[in-house]
Amino acid sequence: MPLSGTFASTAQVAEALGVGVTTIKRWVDEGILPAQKTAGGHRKLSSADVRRLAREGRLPQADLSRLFPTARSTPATPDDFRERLGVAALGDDVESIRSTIVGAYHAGLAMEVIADKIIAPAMAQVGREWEAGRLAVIHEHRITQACVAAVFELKAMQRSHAQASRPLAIGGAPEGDHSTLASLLAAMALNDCGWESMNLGPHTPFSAFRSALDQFNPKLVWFSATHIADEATFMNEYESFYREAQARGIAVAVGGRALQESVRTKMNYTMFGDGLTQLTAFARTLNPPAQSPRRRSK
Amino acid sequence: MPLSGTFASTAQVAEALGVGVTTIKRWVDEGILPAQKTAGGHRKLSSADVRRLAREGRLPQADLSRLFPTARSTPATPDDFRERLGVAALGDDVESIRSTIVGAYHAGLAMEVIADKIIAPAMAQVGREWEAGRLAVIHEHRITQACVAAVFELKAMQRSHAQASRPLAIGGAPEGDHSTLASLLAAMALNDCGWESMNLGPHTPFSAFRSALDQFNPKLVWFSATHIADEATFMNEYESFYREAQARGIAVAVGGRALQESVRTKMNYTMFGDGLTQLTAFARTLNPPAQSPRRRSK
DNA sequence: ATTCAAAACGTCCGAATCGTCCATTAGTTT
DNA sequence: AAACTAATGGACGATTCGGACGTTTTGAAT
Repeated sequence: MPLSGTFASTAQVAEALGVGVTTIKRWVDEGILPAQKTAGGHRKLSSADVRRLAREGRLPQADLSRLFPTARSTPATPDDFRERLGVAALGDDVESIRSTIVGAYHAGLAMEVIADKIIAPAMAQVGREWEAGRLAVIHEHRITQACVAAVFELKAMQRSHAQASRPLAIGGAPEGDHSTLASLLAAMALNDCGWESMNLGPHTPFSAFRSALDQFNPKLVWFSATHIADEATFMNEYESFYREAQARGIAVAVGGRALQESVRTKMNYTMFGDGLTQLTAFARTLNPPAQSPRRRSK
Repeated sequence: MPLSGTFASTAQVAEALGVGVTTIKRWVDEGILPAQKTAGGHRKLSSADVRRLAREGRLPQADLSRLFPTARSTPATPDDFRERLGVAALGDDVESIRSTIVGAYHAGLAMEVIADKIIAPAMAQVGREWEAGRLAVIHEHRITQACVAAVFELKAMQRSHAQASRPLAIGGAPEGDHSTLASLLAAMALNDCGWESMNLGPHTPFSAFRSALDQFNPKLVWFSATHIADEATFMNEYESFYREAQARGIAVAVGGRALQESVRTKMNYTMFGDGLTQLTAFARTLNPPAQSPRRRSK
């Protein structure tokens, strides 16, 4: 009678609480931790219970974000995380924002899913609330900062797979666009699907992109445009850049909130995407994975 | 000896601080050192907390690097790290930038030292090279991104389990200033010296700071001004904000490259600092550290 | 249905930590 | 100088923890 709940394995709980696996097994057997057992004797701990007990101070807590449901026991649905992030954001709960995003990553969700299905909707919601005057600027800033910090934390975790011979992608946000998050997520998503990515960050002039073509010879350049300061100048510079890239056979991917249809139709590009899902899909066609470079997602 | 990194045992902390195990146990029981306990009663000390307290000078400091596995056998003088970071930055070696900054933190250097003595000089050097045309924009962007990422990585490590009531500081960069690093470092430095800090990030309008006064009732507000878009508007809004803060008895600390003497002399503030060393020193006078576990000496 | 690798199981046992007591040391007072 | 107090840390037996081992379960792919 497996009820629909979120379960964690002994190893996960051990890591979350900062103790050894054997200790978790003992605690369960002694009734300190509630758990159910499968027919074969494997312990299934309810992550909600563990989180509750840890918060009550009865247990140490190393990183509770590791306790979120995994793809193994319950299909980790991005919607759950999106929901949770929305609640955390509107409630101005900075710690929950962090643990939700980090938890989503630990649950094995791909970077582009975290970006498109979890963070983007939540930030859009925040934007709407802000425009409607139901959310003060200060909260919007806190939330943004929390998201950026969480994603940088993921970046630090991601730093592991350093294998050579990966194609290079360079990107950033154009001059006048000061948003950090979108371009950072793009870099990480590309990283996650087998590319070497170089993020130039926000407010990067086209001259930097141009010199990147020669200096690093990337296979792909991405533009993440959340905001465009001066459309005419942007178009001008962009077109000139695009011609140079095209002459070298370098793909140019563009995306971002600022590129609505009215703008987009006037641009040339190799690929456009409303989100990172399209970007990574495109990147995979450029550089089809030999084996399976994705993170574990069993 | 699991040494998860986030937790340390009494023996490890004892060795790191150069005291006996019994003393550590007593300090924990007396609340001098924050710790969590396992179900079986074993103490788990957060290495971040220990490091923070040790840096505050409230604890003896024998060899902090023993608490942190990655730190190894490097004479930990700030100058060494500054040198290394300078070389890494000018050489566009992103991975070295990261390892130098993270290494400095692991070596037990205080956040304000890392900011003032290591990162700031390196970034100033980068700025000079850039102005002299010896460094392309793209490198300047890469270097900045690498530093930001590294500091965010430190932020993730800094998460502390100590819930003791700490005074609140709120800060950020004013509207028009899009630099992330300075304000982030300020937040972390304050965090590191016993404050609860809330970083509103770059490009924060004064209205947000004003509403922060009422909503969160901080004891300190910091402004990190790396760049000022419109001096007249800035002055105007700032003065109005300062009056409100003063009326509430809230300290206002200002700093940053943009506040040269010509600007500064026209401003009112509770405290000005060229770097974070001054900010943390000031913060400590506002909130002097509690009683010391060391022997009394007059 | 069968196969297979990853993960979890149970058990054992050395090592680490616990709480307590008490001798030693450092700093202060008489 | 002697007495006193406070803090320290070593030494116990008892308890808890966690790594290692070979075995079993699990889930997914064949």
